[in-house]
Amino acid sequence: MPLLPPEPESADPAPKQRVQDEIRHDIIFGSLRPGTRVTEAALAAKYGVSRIPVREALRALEAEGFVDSRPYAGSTVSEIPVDDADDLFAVREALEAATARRAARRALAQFSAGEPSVEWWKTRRLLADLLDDGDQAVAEGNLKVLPELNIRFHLGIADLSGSASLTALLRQISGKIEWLYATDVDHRGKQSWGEHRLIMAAIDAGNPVDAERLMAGHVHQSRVGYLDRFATP
Amino acid sequence: MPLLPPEPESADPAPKQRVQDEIRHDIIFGSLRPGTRVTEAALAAKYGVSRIPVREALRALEAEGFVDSRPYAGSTVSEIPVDDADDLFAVREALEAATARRAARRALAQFSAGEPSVEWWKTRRLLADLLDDGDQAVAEGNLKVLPELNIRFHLGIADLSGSASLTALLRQISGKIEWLYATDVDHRGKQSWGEHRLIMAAIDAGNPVDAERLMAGHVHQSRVGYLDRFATP
DNA sequence: CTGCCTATTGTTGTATGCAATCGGTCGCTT
DNA sequence: AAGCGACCGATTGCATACAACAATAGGCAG
Repeated sequence: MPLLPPEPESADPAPKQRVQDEIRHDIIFGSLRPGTRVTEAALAAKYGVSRIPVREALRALEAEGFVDSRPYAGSTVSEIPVDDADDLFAVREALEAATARRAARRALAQFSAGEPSVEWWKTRRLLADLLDDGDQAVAEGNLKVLPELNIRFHLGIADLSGSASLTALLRQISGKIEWLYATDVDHRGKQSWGEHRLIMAAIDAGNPVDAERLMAGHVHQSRVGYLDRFATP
Repeated sequence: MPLLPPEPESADPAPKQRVQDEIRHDIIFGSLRPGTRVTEAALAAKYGVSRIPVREALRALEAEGFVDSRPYAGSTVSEIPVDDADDLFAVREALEAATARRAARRALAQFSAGEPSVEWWKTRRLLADLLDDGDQAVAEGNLKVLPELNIRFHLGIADLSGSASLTALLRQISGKIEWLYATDVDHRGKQSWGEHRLIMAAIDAGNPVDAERLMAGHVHQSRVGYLDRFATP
């Protein structure tokens, strides 16, 4: 039996979104290699929709940096940004330090102003579930789901920061990071995941200084681990 | 004679691109205020094209963070990310430090490997023209063109870095920064522009350390200047 | 044989038409 | 009168059809 129900997705999520996610998944996990030419008609036939949703999906993926397009000349799958890894991690470090700090500041503000908003609680609840799911996965040795959970955790923190700009930037960088990690199933999974609860605690405590410091260290370790593994020696 | 040929743009640049640039300009420079509802039909009529180019333009602007859209519910102009200014500058600092460092490294590599590529020379030439244009504008006291020249200079450095990922990220952040500066015509124009030649010289000399340091300081000063002017006292 | 010019083909860009969905409003029930 | 549910206009999402452009293959001159 296929042991991969990572996308139960009850309702069918709008053709365009579905196509976009499918293509991105195929790019990240190898089915569509860098340099391959992708035509709207072929993808439309493959996914059983018209060219318009495919077209919009390709444009979105172009904005995310997964495909390159030229007017009237078609699109090709981008190269994996392996040479940019170190710099991407550096930017990510500054970016996530900012989101963690802001999230903690916002938590403090919300609690000191009476009751947090319903939106805050929703995201916070989602993060709690994520932490539990990750712990369970670690306990069961099911490390291959951690990258996905990891990205969702960090994006959740960005949501708590309340900054749409920073969240959008993180989403863009996360895509690249996931792409870089696609060939490396577990990197330093177990140890890295454990640090998440510390960050969450600092945010809940409304402690911007600790939140920023812990997040920066967390991302920095991720960077060092990646470079140790993949950097040209 | 009109002394402003910054956009000679001989050929008409594809309806979709034109519409996208027009809408973005209207958002940044006030004609479209945050929160206003924008419908595809209205914009299509305004620009004399079909809904499709307008639609794609809106999607691109959504990816750039200028409009928010929800399925079947339409789009609205985003809020100016004034609360995110400090964090955006912080990320930009890390980002541009990386591009400057890489550009210098790449310059060194290109020169030590014989002759730089034609592509490199093209961008380098464009930057030289930009520096001259900026100097002339400063000399004439025509400070209102500096923000535009400034962004193009920094994006040019990103091009020299040879990293599509970093360039895309900078493009996204630059849009927000330009938006933040839209109400402030000259900020610290003259002084800031003078620093560009120092950065360029460090890159030409193939000195990554100086390039990174100068660029980081340059962006940092820009950040401080903005916060001094606009931050809530 | 080589280089350039042209015709053709495949692909994207845009226009129009229809179906699906959202927001608000009116009417009904309690 | 207040709450609630169904209808209706407005708007987006998608499909089909046509036009514009780039890339490539073939012919012709040199």
